[in-house]
Amino acid sequence: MAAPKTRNNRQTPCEQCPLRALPHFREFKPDELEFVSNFKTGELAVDAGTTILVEGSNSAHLFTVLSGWGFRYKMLDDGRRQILNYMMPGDLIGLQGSLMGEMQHSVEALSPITLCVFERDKLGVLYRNYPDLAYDLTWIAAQEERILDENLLSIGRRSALERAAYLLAFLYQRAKASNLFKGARVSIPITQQHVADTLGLSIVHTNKTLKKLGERKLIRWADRGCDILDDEGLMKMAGWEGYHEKSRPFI
Amino acid sequence: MAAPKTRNNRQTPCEQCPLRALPHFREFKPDELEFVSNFKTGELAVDAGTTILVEGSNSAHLFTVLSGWGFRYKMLDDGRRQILNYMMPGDLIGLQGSLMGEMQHSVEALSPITLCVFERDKLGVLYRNYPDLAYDLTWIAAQEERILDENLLSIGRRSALERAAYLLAFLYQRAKASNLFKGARVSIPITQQHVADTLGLSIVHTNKTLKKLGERKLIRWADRGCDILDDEGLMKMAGWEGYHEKSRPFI
DNA sequence: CGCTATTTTGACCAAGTTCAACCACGGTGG
DNA sequence: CCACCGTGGTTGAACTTGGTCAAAATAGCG
Repeated sequence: MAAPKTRNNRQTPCEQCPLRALPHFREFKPDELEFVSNFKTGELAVDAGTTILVEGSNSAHLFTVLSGWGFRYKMLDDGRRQILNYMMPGDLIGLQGSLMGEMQHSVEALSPITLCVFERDKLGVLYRNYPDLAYDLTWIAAQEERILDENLLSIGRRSALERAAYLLAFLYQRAKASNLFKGARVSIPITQQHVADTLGLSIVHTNKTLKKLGERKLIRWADRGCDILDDEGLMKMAGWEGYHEKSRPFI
Repeated sequence: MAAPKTRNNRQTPCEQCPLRALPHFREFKPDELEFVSNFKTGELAVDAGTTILVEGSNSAHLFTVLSGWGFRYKMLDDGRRQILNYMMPGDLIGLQGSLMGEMQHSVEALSPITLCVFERDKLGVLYRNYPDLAYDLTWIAAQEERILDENLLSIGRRSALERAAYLLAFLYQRAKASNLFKGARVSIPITQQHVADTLGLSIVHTNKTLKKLGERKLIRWADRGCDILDDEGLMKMAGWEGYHEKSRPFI
């Protein structure tokens, strides 16, 4: 019997959150942990390709990624798509919608993904009683802004080859920090169409660009995914300093 | 005798803040106003072209624009520049740096600009005692994120003509909301080099693109600036819905 | 095995870049 | 008053990057 596509019942208690154990994420104080545990109303597990949030909708929930990959994107009327960023474990989804009503971007699952679902109505309580968590929320929003800044620089001013190198090095480093590469296999689960829509290029040109990176032994394109062979090399090609982050907050 | 280039003494008390009077910005509660008034340590007035914050520096202050225009940008090692966003009255500058230490972008004055200077060390007090202001800070960060999302879509997926139309319509609408067009004159104080660095285009192609917009009677390029003749037309050309915002917070 | 999604390749085309002038305008100094 | 200079804007020609079209190769998957 097949598993249902989505489940909504509570599964991982925050007290045993596997992300909290990672060195990359900051610790909670006991009272914060208790609040967050209460803030969380359940989990949502969806398959790859499922749309989690839709641009223009108002019923925004607030989520944190517990496991898996997703991406944020916007579309123009004629179907042109721009991927804005990728979501990995520990990332918050739907803050914009929770604060300001209508979503102005969509979110889709890139792999099977599990999300912690939070009750947006309790955000007020959070701001009133947990200033450190409130600070963390602002921090998270500002961090996302930084990532977008770098993306904008990339798309606006880097060549196709530099852009691709930057994107892959960036995803690699972020995924590594979120402990997404448990085994020896270091693979990013995206198609070349995703890469194209992230970089603002056509698929054909993206393919040719990735091939060049492959010829230089920086990456290997696997089926529906990309193995990073030399992230130092990618960073050098992109002229990118890398992504330094000691410990970051999450909710 | 010429006025000094920068002054640091307190001039406009928050109680008489001209921005608070605008319908576009939200009201403060009395205790918030008192706190903010105390949070503000002075004003900084600089000439056009002055660099206000530098990428890589750590001495980040926190500012709000009181009057004038500025812009945020990043540069690559070889001098390629990408403008990320423009700052106008009511906009917060330096939040990223205040929360996370090192600035990862620079800010420059586009016109003579006056800034309210805040004491970044008091941010903790703000979060502990003024949850509504803390919420506003997150809101502001999330709003900036939205703007960057739309920018990314623009640069990644719109044609040069669409991009230019979007940028100018966007700046026009934001500036109008911040009451920057007091007189009859509706002019955005940027050079074509700024437009090029915002859109990710060369200056030559930018010039030709703007000329097309001029031929269609959507804009008129004045000396060191741009007059918007038909913002509806620009929005239509960009396929952009516009920028709906009732009332926004500011600090 | 047949189906669909994805990747790959080649030929041709178009948008945008680079190079190289040239113009307009507002100082500034002689 | 005028020559000179610097900034910003304008223009055309040659060139390059990346886009479009079309078709084939490849890889899961039921």
